Formats: sequence, structure tokens, C-alpha cells
Amino acid sequence: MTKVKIHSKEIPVKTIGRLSQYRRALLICSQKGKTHIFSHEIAAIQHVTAVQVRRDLMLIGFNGSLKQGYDISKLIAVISEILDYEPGVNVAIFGLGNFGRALFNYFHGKRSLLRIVATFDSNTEKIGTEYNKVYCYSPYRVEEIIKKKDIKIAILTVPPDKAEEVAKKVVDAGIKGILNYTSTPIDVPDDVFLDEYDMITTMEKAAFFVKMNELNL
Amino acid sequence: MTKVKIHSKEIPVKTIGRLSQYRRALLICSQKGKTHIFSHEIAAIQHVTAVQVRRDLMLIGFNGSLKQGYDISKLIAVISEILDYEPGVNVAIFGLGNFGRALFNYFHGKRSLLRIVATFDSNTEKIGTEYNKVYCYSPYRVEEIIKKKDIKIAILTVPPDKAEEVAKKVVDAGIKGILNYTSTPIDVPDDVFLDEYDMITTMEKAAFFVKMNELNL
DNA sequence: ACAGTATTGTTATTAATTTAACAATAATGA
DNA sequence: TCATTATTGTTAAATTAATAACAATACTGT
Repeated sequence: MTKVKIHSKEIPVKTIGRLSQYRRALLICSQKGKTHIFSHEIAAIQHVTAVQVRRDLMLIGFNGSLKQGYDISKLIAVISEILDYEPGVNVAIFGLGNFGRALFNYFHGKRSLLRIVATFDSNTEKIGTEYNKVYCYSPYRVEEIIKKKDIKIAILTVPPDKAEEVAKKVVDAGIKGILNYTSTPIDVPDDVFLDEYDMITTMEKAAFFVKMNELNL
Repeated sequence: MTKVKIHSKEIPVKTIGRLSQYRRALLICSQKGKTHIFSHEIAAIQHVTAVQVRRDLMLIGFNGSLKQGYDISKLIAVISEILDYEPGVNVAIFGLGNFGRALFNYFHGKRSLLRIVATFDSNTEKIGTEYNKVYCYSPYRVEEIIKKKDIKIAILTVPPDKAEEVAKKVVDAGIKGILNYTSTPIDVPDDVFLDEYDMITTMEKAAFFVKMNELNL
């Protein structure tokens, strides 16, 4: 899926990602008391080009004024209208190791409409405990809890050899979005959103560039 | 930077990333005793298309045989020739919170040529201690240690308001690759590799898709 | 009043990436 | 022997994304 329809207009998924970034920049500016902002200012904060900002905002039909630029609070509202989903989306973390806990903390309270409402781990010492007030369940209860708590997004930080199995299980239970942080690529049906971020690949790319850098100079 | 020269051929950076993925798939197959593999098999493991695999391998000049496909160990060797950098690249983690430690563990021992040789944290309780045998230094010693230990890649997991400052500092000290896991976008000179992964944006994208999914059905 | 300036909104162009198409090839088996 | 099959390697087309170009506009200062 590369494009999405909003107000009967096709919008690239990449634009959606940038809108989220723009909003973050806008929220910070808003907190500082700023009321208006120019495309090149947004661009500078999120290191994209000003043209791209204008293009993205054009796509969602948001207009700025020539002398003041864009009205920050209105733009936040419009972006939120697009991105947010009242009354929010419930999220669960699968695998409560270092990574899982780190993501939990990284996230905790940052977005009121995205709530981590459950965690799962196969370690019997963790099952039944609470981490930051969120209960840790046994893997046996995946289906039951996903349905009962209406969980729609799964964050996968399980060991690589468990990734596929867990992915299958959560999709069957009704999960509609997976963030896969294991090193195992997984397959999901077309109607499930999948993001896979693989740090090892990223590191290898970085190392490759270091090599290029040194060999070509 | 979108393309790279290898053997006087232009190779897209995206291909570099996929080569890293292919190698991982190949290593697993190799361990299972498999000696040859078809493009569609690699494709299935890493969920890309077979055409793309063949195209990527064409770009690096690797040939398979018509009936057996690609020789796994030779392909691993060729990819390693491209990606790896003897005698390895030294890496440091900046910010030894949950996230930093998680990345450390995730990584530890996975790639012998990519070594985490130092960590930095401003917490005085952590400074001077060792985490998994790797020393934690004070931020004051960034420049000194980067140079002394020949560190080339920085993983940033510091608080968002410190990201830019730390980035500037490490670039000045000679870092050539940054993996930025803070929520603050940073700017680096053209010759420094930068990867920014922002989990909040990703989550918001996932939530957006959940919303689309439910509204359109 | 009017030239100069800075910015938006939009179209056009270029670049990058992916997907499709297909000839070439080698093995298989009737 | 010769059609069938499965696969590679490569070129061509299509798609997607980013960049550039520029008219339109509204404000500023002279």
C-alpha cells in the first residue's frame, strides 16, 4: 500500500509519516508561544525541504497566508483530524525484555491516543506482574486479551525464532498493525500494517558508509 | 547520498540494505546445510520479489547457475566483501538508559566486525561502571575517547533535548555514522551517514492505518 | 504609487525505484 | 529428438517520489 485516500484525494503514505513529524515540530513551536510558521521553518526543524512541506500541506488542502505562513494551531488540528483516531488505539508489547521495556518507557505518556494496555512474555517470573501499571500476560492468553481489550497494534520484541509464530497468532486474533523489531522478517495479510526496523541492517549500512568514506578519500 | 560506486558501478543505497538482509537469510540457510538457493527462495525469506533479488545480484555482478540457483557460500563471501570492513568498525552508545542498554544487548556479539567499545552517560552513578564489560564514560570525555578508541559510529539514545548537542560533539570528534533513536531530528554534514528511526511517527502511521482500515470497511 | 521582497500554491521536470517482460539457457522426459 | 519447464540475466516500462520553476500575491519601504 503506497497511497491512501483522504477527502477523495490520493495521499502518499510517506506524506502521512511526514505529517506526523510536522505535527511534532508544530507542537513544540506552539508550546513556545509561536502562533504562525513558514514552510522553511518547519522544513528546518524536520530536515526536509520547504517545497516538500508545502506540497504535503497542499495535498491535505491546508492553506497558509502569504505573509504569516501557516497558522500553527489550525494546522495541528487539521493534521490531528487526519492522523488521530478517537477514542484512541490500544497497543500491546510482545516480549518484555530490555527492548520491550525500553520501548514502553520511550512511549509511556507521549501520545494519549496510543495506549499500551498489555504486555506479554513467556518468562514465568514476569507473568502476572505489572510493569508501569500494565499487566504482563502469558502467551497462552494472547487471543483472549487482544479481543477483550480491543488491542489493534502489536509491538514485537520477542526472540527472532519466535517472531513468525507470534505474528501469526496476533494477526489471527485481530491485530491490524505490527511493529516488528525482531531480526526476523514476517509476512502479514495485505490489510495489516507492517513496519519492520532492523538495527543490524542499519548498522551494516552505516559501517559500509564508513568504509566508503575512508577508501574514497 | 542515494548511490554508491562499487567496482565502478553505481549501486543504490537501498540495494546495500537488502544485501545485508540477503546475507542474513543466506547465513541461516547455510547453517542448515543448504548449499544453493533460488532467487525466489531468498525473496520469500526477506519478503521482497524474486526480480528484485536478481536485479540486486546483477548489480554486484554475482552469477547463479540456471539449474541450481545461487551458490550460498560464494554469495555470502561476495556480499561480505562489499559490506564488511576489516578489521572492523568501532561503535559507541550515547545514553545508557533502557533504550541504550536494550540496543547494546540486542547487538552484543551479533556482528564480530561491529564492536561496541564504549558507552557514555551523564548519570554520575553510571559513569565509571562497566556494562557488559564495556566502560561507561562521562560526556566530558567524548572527544578524547572517540579519538583514542577510533570510534566511527555513534548510537544516540540520549534525551531529545540533548540530541543536537551530542550529535554536533561526536561529528566534531570524527564520527562518520550516526544512528539517531531520539525523537529529535538532527543535521549532519554530507559525509556523515545518518539513520533516523522515530518510533512515535511509526506508531502514528500504524494507528492511522488501523483507522483507515476500520472506516473503509 | 511603485519597485523590491518574501512567501505560498501549483505545475512541470527530473530522478529514483520497482515491476514487468522476455530472450537465453540448461535440464527433463516423452 | 524435441517440446516442456524452470530459472537466470537484462532491458524496457511504469510507478513513485523529489526537486525545480514560477506565477500569484501581499506586504514594505521609498
